Amino acid sequence: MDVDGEAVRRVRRFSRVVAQRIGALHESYLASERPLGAARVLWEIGPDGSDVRSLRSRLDLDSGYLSRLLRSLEEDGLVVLRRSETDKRVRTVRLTERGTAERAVLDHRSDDVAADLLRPLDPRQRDRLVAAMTEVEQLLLASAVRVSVCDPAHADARACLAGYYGELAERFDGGFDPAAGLPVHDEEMRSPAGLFLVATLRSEPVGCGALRFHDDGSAEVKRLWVSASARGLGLGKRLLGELEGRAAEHGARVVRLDTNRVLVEAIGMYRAAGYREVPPFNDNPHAHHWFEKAVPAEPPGS
Amino acid sequence: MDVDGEAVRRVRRFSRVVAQRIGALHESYLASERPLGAARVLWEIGPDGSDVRSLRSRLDLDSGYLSRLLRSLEEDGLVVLRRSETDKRVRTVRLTERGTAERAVLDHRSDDVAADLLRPLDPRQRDRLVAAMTEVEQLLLASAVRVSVCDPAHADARACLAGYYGELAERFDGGFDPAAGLPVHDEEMRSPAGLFLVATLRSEPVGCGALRFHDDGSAEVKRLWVSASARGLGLGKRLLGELEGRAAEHGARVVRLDTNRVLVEAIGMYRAAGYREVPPFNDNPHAHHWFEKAVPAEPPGS
DNA sequence: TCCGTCCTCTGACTAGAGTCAGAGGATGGA
DNA sequence: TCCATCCTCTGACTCTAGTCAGAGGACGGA
Repeated sequence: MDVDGEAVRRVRRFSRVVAQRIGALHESYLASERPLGAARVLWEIGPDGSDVRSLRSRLDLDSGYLSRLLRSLEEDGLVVLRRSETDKRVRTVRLTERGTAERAVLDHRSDDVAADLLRPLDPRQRDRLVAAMTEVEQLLLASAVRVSVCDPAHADARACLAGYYGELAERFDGGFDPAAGLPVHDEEMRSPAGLFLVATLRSEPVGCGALRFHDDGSAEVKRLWVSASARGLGLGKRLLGELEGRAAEHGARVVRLDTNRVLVEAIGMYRAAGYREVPPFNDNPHAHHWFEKAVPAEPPGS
Repeated sequence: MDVDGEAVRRVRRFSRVVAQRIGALHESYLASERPLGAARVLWEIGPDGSDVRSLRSRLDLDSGYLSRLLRSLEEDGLVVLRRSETDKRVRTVRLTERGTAERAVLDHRSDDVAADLLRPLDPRQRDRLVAAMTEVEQLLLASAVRVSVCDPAHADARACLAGYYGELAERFDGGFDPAAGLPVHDEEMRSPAGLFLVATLRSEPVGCGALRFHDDGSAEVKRLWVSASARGLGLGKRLLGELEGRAAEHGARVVRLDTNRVLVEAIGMYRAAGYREVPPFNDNPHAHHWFEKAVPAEPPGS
């Protein structure tokens, strides 16, 4: 059994208790005279409007159903629907003044329910509750991240690479020129030369990592990156671990990587993960440190 | 504002994230081919059966609705309905073999969902998550406790008093005789002579505390008790605080109480709450310690 | 024994949530 | 320019969840 039974029992207890207390909060708009579906849509539109397509994917609703919900909101004068300027197939929706007001009421009601949750507790208990909630939230987010192989040309991969380059450009002394250093072509990050992993959180790309297989039985980690929005979830470590696992599965005995001295957190993570510093194994002008780690010949079970 | 806005925001963030991840768990029986309502009933019946009346109150369902749900389960051969032996108005419901099997499937599915939540995390993260969940669960339970004035003759009060006596009988050296010591009659624990508070958790009584007002401007705390099922929620402290508040509202300047030496946790709580030990102010044969605390003349806002 | 109360069941509803198929306009690549 | 695809809307449904009023048997205290 890969997951401890006692932990599972605790999770279920937690969910039972929390569902009762939090359910009320999450559906506090049920108290509005509007049906839940419509209230959720009203909420999700947000203060700056939204286009119907993204609304549909965020709420995961049937297009016909959403269409009807929006029309009922429109008939009540809470929203305005308009064709998108850029793509006339798409409709955009925006809150009217009345819609904004009603959304504020929902907001306020949720605040009240949340405050009711805290009120019976003394100040120390409140602090403990908020701290524990933050911890649970972080870890549940971490567990919601999915890591999977992705083609480096895929939109998610592109978004991650753009984030990676952008961050290096910002942090490196004297900027970063992807063309200069040691460019890595897509071909090198897909089978059979290598692979590319993307981490997604609710289908948003939030991190990546690539592997290049070399003929000498080593695999090289490249493009390891975690978006600012997903920091603190242990995602870097997880991606690194997954890459090592894939390297081992592919028969590599050692994993190597190089890094720039300004990336101190990354360097700390490599050391913590068991990497030891080695002499330069390439002449990457952006690199100041080179690391390697032996990986077990047996691939770890998935 | 009595509750910190930042804390409210955190609670709402938490609930949003948790609702998404936990909702799936709580409604993992939705995946069964049975409608949610029926699945919940099937679950709630439990392995030892149940009578319909208590089922109805636990699930808070309309009697007609529940009746129909049960009949549909009966038609599918999952449960057997029978008249109660003791009261022929009441019906009891019991799982058949097939019902037990289907319930086990639901159970297993919930386990799986919970395990899926933990699986992406490394062992340290799992431990942290379980610990934080336990903390959140405890504190949410604590905040779900309601404290209210109750007549000492009410069934909830009686249940608490029975628990109180039972515990003293068990813990005191040489047992406890409620008639011996200093008996407190109902009359003394209701207005105008005093008052009785009951703490309930989901309408189950889980603690109590009484106050007797004396002519010398003091109020005496009696019958302070917390059920074993609600220990660790800070309920004793909360009840004591409520009693002090009521005493102050009633014009008392000082709160007194006596206690037995075996009740070490209670003694610790009194000290932590600002009580100081004083010479005996009565001749309760069960008492070894006497405490008092000045309460502010201004009643604290509710 | 009588009567108010309790527990359950039945019939008759309503409303909300969501599904499905298809129409029709808009877009964009071949 | 044509055609597959995309986005949205409409009509016609289904299924659940839940409510309400009232019937009828059972109980329990006066």
